[in-house]
Amino acid sequence: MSQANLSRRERQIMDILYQKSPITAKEVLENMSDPPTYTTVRSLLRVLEEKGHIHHQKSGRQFVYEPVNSKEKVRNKSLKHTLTTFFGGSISQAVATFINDPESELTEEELAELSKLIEKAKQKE
Amino acid sequence: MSQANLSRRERQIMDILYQKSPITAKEVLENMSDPPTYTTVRSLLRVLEEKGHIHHQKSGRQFVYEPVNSKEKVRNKSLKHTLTTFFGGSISQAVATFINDPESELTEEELAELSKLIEKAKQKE
DNA sequence: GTTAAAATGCTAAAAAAACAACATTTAGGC
DNA sequence: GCCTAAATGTTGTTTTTTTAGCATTTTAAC
Repeated sequence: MSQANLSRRERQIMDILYQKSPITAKEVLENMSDPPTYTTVRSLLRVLEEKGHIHHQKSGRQFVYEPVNSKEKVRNKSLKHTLTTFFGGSISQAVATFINDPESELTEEELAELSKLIEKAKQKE
Repeated sequence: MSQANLSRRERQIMDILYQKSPITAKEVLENMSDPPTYTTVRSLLRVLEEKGHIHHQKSGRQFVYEPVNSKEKVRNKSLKHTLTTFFGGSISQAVATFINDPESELTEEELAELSKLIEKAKQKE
C-alpha cells in the first residue's frame, strides 16, 4: 500500500511531510519544487486526508498536517523497495555504491557508526 | 528529472524495467501487480518512449524495452532520496534500521561484505 | 503462397489528477 | 465589538493518466 499508489503530487507532498511534519499548507508549498498555487496545495492535502494518508490538527488558527503512518513505520519498506529495484536487494551493494559516489561526502563519524553497527550485528549471529 | 515526474503506472513500469530489462510488453504485464490489460501496457510503454524514458529494440518479431538511463546512473539518486526523506540523509541510520528489521534476513555474507567495504573506506580517509 | 497466430499501430473514451477561482469563516489587533 | 488579514470551505474546469477497442502488419507453419 502506501507509497506505491500515490500520484505525482501526492508523493511529492508525502515526502515533504515525512521530512518536516507537522507543518502547515503554506510550509508544504514552500518546500515544493515546481510549485502550484496555495489553493492547489490545500486541495491536494484535502485529497490525501480523504484517502487516509494524512491527518491534521488545529494549531492556533491554522491546520498542521502529518502522515498517519509514522516515518518509522514506512521507511524500511521504502528502503527495501530501492534495494530491490536498483541493488538486487543487497544492502551491502547499496552501501558500496554510496561509498564510491564522490558526491556522497561520507563523514568519518558515519563510517565509525557503520563499523559499530556491523560489529554489533556480527555478535548477534 | 527521471523518477520524480512519473505517474503511478509509469513508475511501476520503470521499476520493473530497472529490475529486469530488456523485456517485452508481455513480460512487463506479468510483473505488474494490479495489472491492466496487455493493450494498456503497450500504451504506457509507448508514452514512456515518447517522453524519452525508455527505448526499444526488435528481438525477432517483438519489441524489447529498456530504460534510456541505466540502473547504474540513477540508483544513487534513488538511494539518496530515500535517505533524505526517511533517514535524515544518513546511510548509517538506514543500515541500522535495516539490520534491526526482523524481516531483513541479513546474511553472514552480507555482513562480511559490509565490513570489508567499511575497512576499505576507512583506509582511504 | 495461404493462413493463422501473435505481434504492433492507431484512435479515442473514461477516470483521475492537477489546478484554481471565489466564498466563507476565524481570530487577533485596534 | 469591528475590521481585516489570514486562514479554511466549496465548487468547478482543464489537463493528464489510464484504459482499451479495433485495424494492420509480421512471421512462422503448413
